[in-house]
Amino acid sequence: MEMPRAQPLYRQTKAALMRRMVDGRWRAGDMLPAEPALAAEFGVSQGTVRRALDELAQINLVVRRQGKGTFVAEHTRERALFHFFHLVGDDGKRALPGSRMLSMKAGAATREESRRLKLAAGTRVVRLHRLRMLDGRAAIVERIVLPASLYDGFERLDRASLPNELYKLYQERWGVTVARAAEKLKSALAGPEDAAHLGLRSGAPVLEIDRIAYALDGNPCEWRVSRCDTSAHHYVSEVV
Amino acid sequence: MEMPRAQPLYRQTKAALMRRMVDGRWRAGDMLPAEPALAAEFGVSQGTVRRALDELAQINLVVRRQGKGTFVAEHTRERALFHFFHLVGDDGKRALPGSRMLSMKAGAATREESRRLKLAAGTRVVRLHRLRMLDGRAAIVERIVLPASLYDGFERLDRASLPNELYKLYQERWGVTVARAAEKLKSALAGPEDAAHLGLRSGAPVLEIDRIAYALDGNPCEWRVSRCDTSAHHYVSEVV
DNA sequence: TAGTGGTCTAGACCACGCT
DNA sequence: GCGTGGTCTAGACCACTAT
Repeated sequence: MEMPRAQPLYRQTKAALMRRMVDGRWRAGDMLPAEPALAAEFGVSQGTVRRALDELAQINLVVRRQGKGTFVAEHTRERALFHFFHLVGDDGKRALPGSRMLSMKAGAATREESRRLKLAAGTRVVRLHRLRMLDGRAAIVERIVLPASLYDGFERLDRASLPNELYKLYQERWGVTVARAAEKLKSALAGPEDAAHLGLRSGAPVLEIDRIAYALDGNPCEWRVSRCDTSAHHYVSEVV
Repeated sequence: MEMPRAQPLYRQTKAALMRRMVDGRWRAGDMLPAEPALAAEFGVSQGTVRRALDELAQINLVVRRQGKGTFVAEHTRERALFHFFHLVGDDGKRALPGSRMLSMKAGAATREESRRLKLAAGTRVVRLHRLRMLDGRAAIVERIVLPASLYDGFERLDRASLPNELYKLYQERWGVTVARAAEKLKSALAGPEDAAHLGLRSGAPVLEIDRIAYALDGNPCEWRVSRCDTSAHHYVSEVV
């Protein structure tokens, strides 16, 4: 007599595998044990392990390479660019963004910040303000808010040496992997400050992208608001 | 001695199944033969058919219902709303759009229209201009361009009786199923005409969504440019 | 009760990457 | 040559839907 199964075996296996990535037992870039080994360990067939791994590959948490093995996904430049960066030049060429950090400060979360990041009121956060370039011209002003508890010592980093791809930094330095993100887009008018940074006149149209990034464990790990000059670029979205 | 296989069996099967939907042998809403029957017909195992059907389900071309069967996907109100309509109220509630058709005219495609819809220059197109309401207020001005050859007799339809969900109409009346779409978003300023329709002042920010919709056969079947008032709504995008 | 898709297994063989 | 993932098969059993 067994209890009715809440989840099929391959989903339980998938969850078990994911847990090992969340708790840091397997880190980004690591190779997983081969399928027969995992099957033996979990007491399921290789087919069941395959299905679990296939679903993990589908959401980009692992990468499968025939002949080599299955690896925990890393935030590479390519992934940041093709997966999490949706601005494309109007000529269809992907613009490679560059960055210039304008400021970095820590402080207590505002009500809005704690709401968006699901933090207790007043929790410490780090705020970044940076300018991003596309094809050498200022095109995006970004305000980024991070829960300080997740990124210990962030505030003491050298502001000028912060890399362009922050997600890679989060992952390498604090083991925080951005697994997915939810974006909200609006059209807005450039304020005087944005206009100055972007070389626009005040009142020019900008695309505002408000993004919450979620870590492997499902909790928010970054709030980012980007205001973009879309006069020579556009945001792409594929609908299936 | 066999030629090296270009595509695995399950992909060939998937393509064969898709062909039957493209050529109208199976129409939207039809139930497909059961898996063992398809397996016998194609001379493959049931597992291979399953894999082909699973991939078709993943891109929303078929719907699988346990105990009932596998069906060719239909454009329902829900699908239009949750899949192809990305504007959401700032309170998080999905706004149900209403529509008012402003004009419908046919004519020869401009250079730009034929480029976007991959038509020979001067091909006949139908142009629609409509206003969409969210929560009872005008919020979107849409310009839609259709290749007239795909939608025979469209121009003779009664403009006022056109339904809100055009994709369902395309599918039911002409067998044209919108399988996927590519959207480009920009921020723009409302011109005098848009402003009048949307009840905004000229120069207010609007979100411009430029969408090419593709039919099952992979060819463009609609070009739509929507200019949206995003003061109380936003466009949502999920990144995985 | 019959028919459908959903899960799970076991095993054969292929394709790829390395050494 | 060996170990990896990728494909394909055959068959058992479960869960859901209809009649």
